[in-house]
Amino acid sequence: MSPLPDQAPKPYHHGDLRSHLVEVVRELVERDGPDGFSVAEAARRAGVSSAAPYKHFRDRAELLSAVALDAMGRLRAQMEARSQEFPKGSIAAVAALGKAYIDFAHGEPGMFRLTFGLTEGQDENDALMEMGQSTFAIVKRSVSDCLGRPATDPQVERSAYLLWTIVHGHSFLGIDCKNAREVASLDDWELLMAAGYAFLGADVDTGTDEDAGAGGG
Amino acid sequence: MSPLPDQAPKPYHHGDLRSHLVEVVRELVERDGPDGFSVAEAARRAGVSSAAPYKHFRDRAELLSAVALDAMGRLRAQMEARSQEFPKGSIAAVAALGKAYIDFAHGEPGMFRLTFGLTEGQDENDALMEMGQSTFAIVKRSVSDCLGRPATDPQVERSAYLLWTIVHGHSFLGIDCKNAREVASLDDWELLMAAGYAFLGADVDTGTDEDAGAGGG
DNA sequence: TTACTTATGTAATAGGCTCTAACTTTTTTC
DNA sequence: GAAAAAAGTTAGAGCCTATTACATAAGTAA
Repeated sequence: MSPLPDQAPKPYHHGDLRSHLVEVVRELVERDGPDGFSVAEAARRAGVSSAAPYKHFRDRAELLSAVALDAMGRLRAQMEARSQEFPKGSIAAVAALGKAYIDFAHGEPGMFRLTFGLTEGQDENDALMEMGQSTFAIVKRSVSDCLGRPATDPQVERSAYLLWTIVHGHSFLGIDCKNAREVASLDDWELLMAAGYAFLGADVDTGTDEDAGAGGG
Repeated sequence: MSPLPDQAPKPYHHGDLRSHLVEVVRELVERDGPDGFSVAEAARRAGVSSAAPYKHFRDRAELLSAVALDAMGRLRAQMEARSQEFPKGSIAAVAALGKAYIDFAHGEPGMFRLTFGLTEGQDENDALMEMGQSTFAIVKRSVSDCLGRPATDPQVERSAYLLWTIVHGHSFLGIDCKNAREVASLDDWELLMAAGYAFLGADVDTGTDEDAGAGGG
């Protein structure tokens, strides 16, 4: 598959190496885990020298951060999209946020782990932290709609956080301890609605029939 | 600080290098995260050549697994010890398991992440999986006592799993997103008891006064 | 005691990775 | 159109993993 002589032999500049690297690293991390990936292999896959990435990222960690930020952005987008399929203020709308979260974790476990499990120094990664905050803000807003109280209400924050812990924990356990999930033989949606009723009250419009199966996918 | 000639100059054999390495690596992982640690540095700290560890562990991953297994064993021991401080069958006894879990995560975040976040290939690590199962079994037994149903009862498994997700999620969020926890301004024990009441029912003996402060530490 | 075997170290080294330095080729800017 | 900036390249220092061949110690048996 060598390029024909007539075709542009391959431009000196890549065009958009930065984005391409983020995408390639995403695949590598998904395949090998955050530790398994190497800048060198990413460069090879992108068709550039092993030094090229360092023109766009200070070091390996910064490249990983960019990938994590990208992933978190997609997670947030998916959450918002899913939630809008249900009536505003319904428990189902809150549960849908959780379902999107869980599906993301199962669909892209490497990214999920990377996003939340970035072990070191990410406390100081402002962009990542802000993105995390704004994602949690979506949950709070949804819970706020559901309870009919302002998003700053302590009970809203408390309920939102409790729900988040369940969803976050369930997502991680689903990745790490696949068997534990089977033991509980719990459907995602069933778990989410149970949690919703427990912490948001049963007197709220659910926005879905008892067995509509919205969480089947 | 060179050794005096009279003192045994340093035996050729270490004595118990395997255990020593596990301990040293624990410190390194706690300091630098699972990715930051290197076999070479561990060997240096243990005072042996960089090839010596490979006489006890096939590779880096196996050494990390041993450290993770050790950590999980300690976690389990702490859970059992704490739970026994409360009446058998009480919600507090269940909550104490969770408190031990959370405290472990906060006290040894590196170990906690390592134990549960071992990214790759650990699905096939039988010892680690078994240890995980037996830890969850403790939770199930405690929930079983609390609900007065056999540990194999679906509702017991379901409640135990739900509680585990909360505790697991809260533990991880406490490590990764320290701010989120503050936002919710939730005391660990308060969260645990709230979860206990929500999923184990309020009609059960709590085993602790409303504000006994058992979770203050 | 001496010889054989096994366990546990060491030294040396191949090969891979991270990141830097110095240089080259495009692109942008004035 | 020349200077400056951006984005590549090659070469290489230094660290790490893991292997190989060899050395030392301890246990066992004659």
